[in-house]
Amino acid sequence: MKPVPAIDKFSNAEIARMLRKVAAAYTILGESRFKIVAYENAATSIEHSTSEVKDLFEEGKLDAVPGLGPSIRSHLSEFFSKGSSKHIEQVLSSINQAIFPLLEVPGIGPKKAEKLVKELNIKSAQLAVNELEKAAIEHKISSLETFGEKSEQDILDNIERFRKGQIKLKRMVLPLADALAQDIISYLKENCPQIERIDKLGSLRRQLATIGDLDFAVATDDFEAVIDAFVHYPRSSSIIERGPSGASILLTAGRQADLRVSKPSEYGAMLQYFTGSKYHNIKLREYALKQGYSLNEYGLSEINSSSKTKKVQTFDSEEKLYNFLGLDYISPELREDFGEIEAAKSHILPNLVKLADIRGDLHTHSDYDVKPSHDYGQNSMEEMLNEARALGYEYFGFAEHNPKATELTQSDILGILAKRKKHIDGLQEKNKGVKIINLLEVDIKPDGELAVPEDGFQYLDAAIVSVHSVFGLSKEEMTKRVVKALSYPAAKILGHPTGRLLEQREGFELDWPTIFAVCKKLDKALEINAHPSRLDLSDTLVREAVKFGVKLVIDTDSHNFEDLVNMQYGVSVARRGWAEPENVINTWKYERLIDWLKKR
DNA sequence: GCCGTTTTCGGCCCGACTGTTTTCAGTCG
Repeated sequence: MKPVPAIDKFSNAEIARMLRKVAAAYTILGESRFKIVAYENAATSIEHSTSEVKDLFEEGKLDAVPGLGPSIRSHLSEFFSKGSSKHIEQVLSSINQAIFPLLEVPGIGPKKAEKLVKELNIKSAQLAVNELEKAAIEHKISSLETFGEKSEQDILDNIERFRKGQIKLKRMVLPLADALAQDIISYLKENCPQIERIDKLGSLRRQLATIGDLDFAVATDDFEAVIDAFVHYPRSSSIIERGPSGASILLTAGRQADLRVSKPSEYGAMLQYFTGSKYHNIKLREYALKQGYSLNEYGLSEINSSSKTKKVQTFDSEEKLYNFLGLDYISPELREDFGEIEAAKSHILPNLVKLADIRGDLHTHSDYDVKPSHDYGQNSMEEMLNEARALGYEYFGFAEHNPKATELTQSDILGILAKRKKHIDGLQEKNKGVKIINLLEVDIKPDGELAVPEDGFQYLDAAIVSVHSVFGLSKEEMTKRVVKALSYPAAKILGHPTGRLLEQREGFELDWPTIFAVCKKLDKALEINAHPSRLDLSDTLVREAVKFGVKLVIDTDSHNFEDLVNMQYGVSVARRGWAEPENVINTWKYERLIDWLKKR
């Protein structure tokens, strides 16, 4: 059995947790609400940070984290250097410790938690939730002031939800969510001619790597008809709630789907409001306020005019809303409050890469017999090429796994690669339409050596190098390993750079500034692997890479021709990372790309 | 406690929902 990893109290997640506890304690202690918000903002900012804040502290760069001012910075510095902060300890210990676990229960915030702990005399932090449950069952809560029978039952229901939350339904990978959403959209369009427009909302629209619930917006003049059709969606098991302007249903797939309905004339504001992210919206509303407008889901209202003459400015599209505020239109993928509003104001938003810009896929696996170290693809090179042609690609790369080094001699390997090159050359003769690129996905051994002898690279245009084993190395060792692999002249691309599998396995850690610097200096590209379970590099690291000027390549890592369409999800990750076509080498024309790949 | 092309002082997002209340506090997204 695997040992349970110790929680690193210096990790960003734990620091953020601690700051949120401080915010909760301050709420109970009656501190100013702005101070409370400041701690919450600091927590959020740290959760968003692409670097470990502990590392930034050690590099003396803590002031680079937004939301951390002199006060919180000094507490964290003390925490990092001494292992605890006197001030934070003091604040957290000044309230009953049994309050904290209750905050995990939905519907219970700091005020209610404090009251319950006090009135019910809950002492043990470990057993706090159990004691609360017991009190509810014994009807000791409904008699408390400001609580009633309904809230007592709600607490029981929410404790159950909380317990389920501990074995929380995993988030869906993006393509699965997309497929479920597409089915609902098709159904609604088919059954409801009153629909003028329909869009996905929330994280699905922003194309996050994983999705929780499915959200939709509809523009129509007949709310009732649309909502009625929605709640009768055949692949749903129950209606969670139904109101005049929306509804929620539970899908048979176990997921919740929410619908919001709006008049076509107000659709822009509604779409904007529910697309989020929360942080983008907060920033946008602050920005609108400075221009004299309050922004809500219906539009912009002037704040200085008297209530009688108050004019609400409505928008049928998001473009018009953003433009009215003096901003360029901001693509949903960028709406994370990572500087997009400032950029929109200065008209310097990136020209984001699009699926149509992609001229080919470089990392694909066929069933060609290379006696590979890992799995074969399921289709022949010919079948893969046919699909590449159908997708309109200009070029197409094969990158089977390298021949298995442990069972073959070096000359076996060279023989296999020579034969494969001949096969590919022959195939190119027969397939004039699509330019074939001869690559190989080569294992990076634990010591950073490559699993193919150097002589083997004469039979390739270039190599994609990837880590497939020994994931447990420390950050320093793993960084050294990858840097060594990239120092081979033929190693032009680092495949799925962190090795993560969404909802299954965390990626290994690398020292990113070092990796970026090496890629820049040696002119290597980092892969955005579009496989639904990978989406690796992640969006935040793509953004760092783009800032560093590191080249990217978007590949599907397909093992059959059907998976080639996953390219769109890799493009979404690139867009979320602010990548432009120039940053992505497989938007380049063939001649430029092949020159770059062959350059040693 | 943080932050700044309206500010280094005086601001700080918005509304829905819920339950317990006679006008609102707490929680959520």
